[in-house]
Amino acid sequence: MQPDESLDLLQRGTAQLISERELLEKLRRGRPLRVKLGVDPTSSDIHLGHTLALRKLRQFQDLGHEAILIIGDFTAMIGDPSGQSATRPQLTHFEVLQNAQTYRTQALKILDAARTRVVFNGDWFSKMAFAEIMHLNSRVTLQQMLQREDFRNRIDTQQPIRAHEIQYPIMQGWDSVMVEADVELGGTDQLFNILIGRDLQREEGQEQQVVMLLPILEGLDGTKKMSKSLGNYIGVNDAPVEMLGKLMSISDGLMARYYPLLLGRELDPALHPLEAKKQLASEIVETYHSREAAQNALGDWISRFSEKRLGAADLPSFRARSADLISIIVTVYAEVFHTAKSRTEARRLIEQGSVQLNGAKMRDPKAHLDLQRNEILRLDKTRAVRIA
RNA sequence: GGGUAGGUACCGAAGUGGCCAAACGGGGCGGACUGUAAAUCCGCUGGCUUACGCCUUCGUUGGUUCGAAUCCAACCCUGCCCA
Repeated sequence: MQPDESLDLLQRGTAQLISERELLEKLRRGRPLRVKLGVDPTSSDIHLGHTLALRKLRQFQDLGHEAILIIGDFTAMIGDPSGQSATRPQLTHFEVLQNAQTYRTQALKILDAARTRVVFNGDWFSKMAFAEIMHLNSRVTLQQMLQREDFRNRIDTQQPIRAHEIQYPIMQGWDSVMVEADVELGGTDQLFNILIGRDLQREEGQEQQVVMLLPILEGLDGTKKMSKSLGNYIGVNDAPVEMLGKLMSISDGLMARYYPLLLGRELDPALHPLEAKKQLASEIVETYHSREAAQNALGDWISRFSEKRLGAADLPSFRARSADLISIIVTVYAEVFHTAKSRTEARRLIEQGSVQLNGAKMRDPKAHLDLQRNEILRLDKTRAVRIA
């Protein structure tokens, strides 16, 4: 492929590129580029938000370039302040390494393992002498750091900014120096951090990396960025039914956003929104599972939510027993759905008409149940079990 | 180090001796409607209880009081100003 064709392709779906000219120059040399993506294994799940950068990285690989996946085992202990309104909790090295392991496996679902170099930044940071750290720090000014919007906000709202947090961009930048990155990928909130990398590279006499920023994907709520800590995410490891269910529940506005970002094409406005959503959801499930899994999940969803035939859906099973309704509900939540519910909460669900046995609302919190095989107990909108 | 303002439930924010499990807003959950969309309406939102009620909670620990989120003391934490 010609360099300008590559450029064209690579630019697709990016939010910002610094700069087009530099990237084209690098591509023209014909040598495989080292494309860096840093991930902080602060949580072990990769979600759809992460996939934007990972898929872009994959695109580079498919064009013959080298992917360098930096596992920020060291930086994760600090916590990236980017876009944060509060200091992140610091993780222990052990937790980070555990997360890194699963993270890597999931990332390789998207990346081409043969062309991926995985490195841990603890390899260099854990050995760094204090004098070197000081030297690095001398290259960045406090004013630069404090100009960032996230820090500025925290100053304005009188939230604390801890000294270690301002180290983060410097460290991320140093990663670029260590791997001699040609390109660094990241979300638009990474602009500052990645630019520091350029500064440090220049000072080390290296060619500066190209900054390629991808849009930030909104989470299920439609406004905040997708993240595990906000609980508004779709994990690439989510089970097909769960993944599809989450996607089917997003708002139309969000769907219009997901189309270009996750499928790489615009939403067809002529299509009924529900149909469009089914397409979106099943295509994504297909990507991370299989065509068959996607079809099954969709079929299941239709009988369950469109046709409201719980009996036809594939429900988890629960051993038959007889007990009072409240206890049964609490038990099912705990054993089947691993969710803690208090008796008071269970009572509320009953009183509010959420609990149904074989389609009939159970409104009496004092009821005693004799569950029979094949009966269907619905707890709430999304959870129901079949009695076995 | 000095001065000063604060620390209330998931978040924001009232409350400054009893009527406070704690106003209000947001968020969340449930119901109706629907396309598990949006908008709208209704209900719920510490725990145990059919209920009367009881228990735990307002930074921490002690104290005053018949009674404290509210008063006192010490301590911890944060912002701002000064050095």
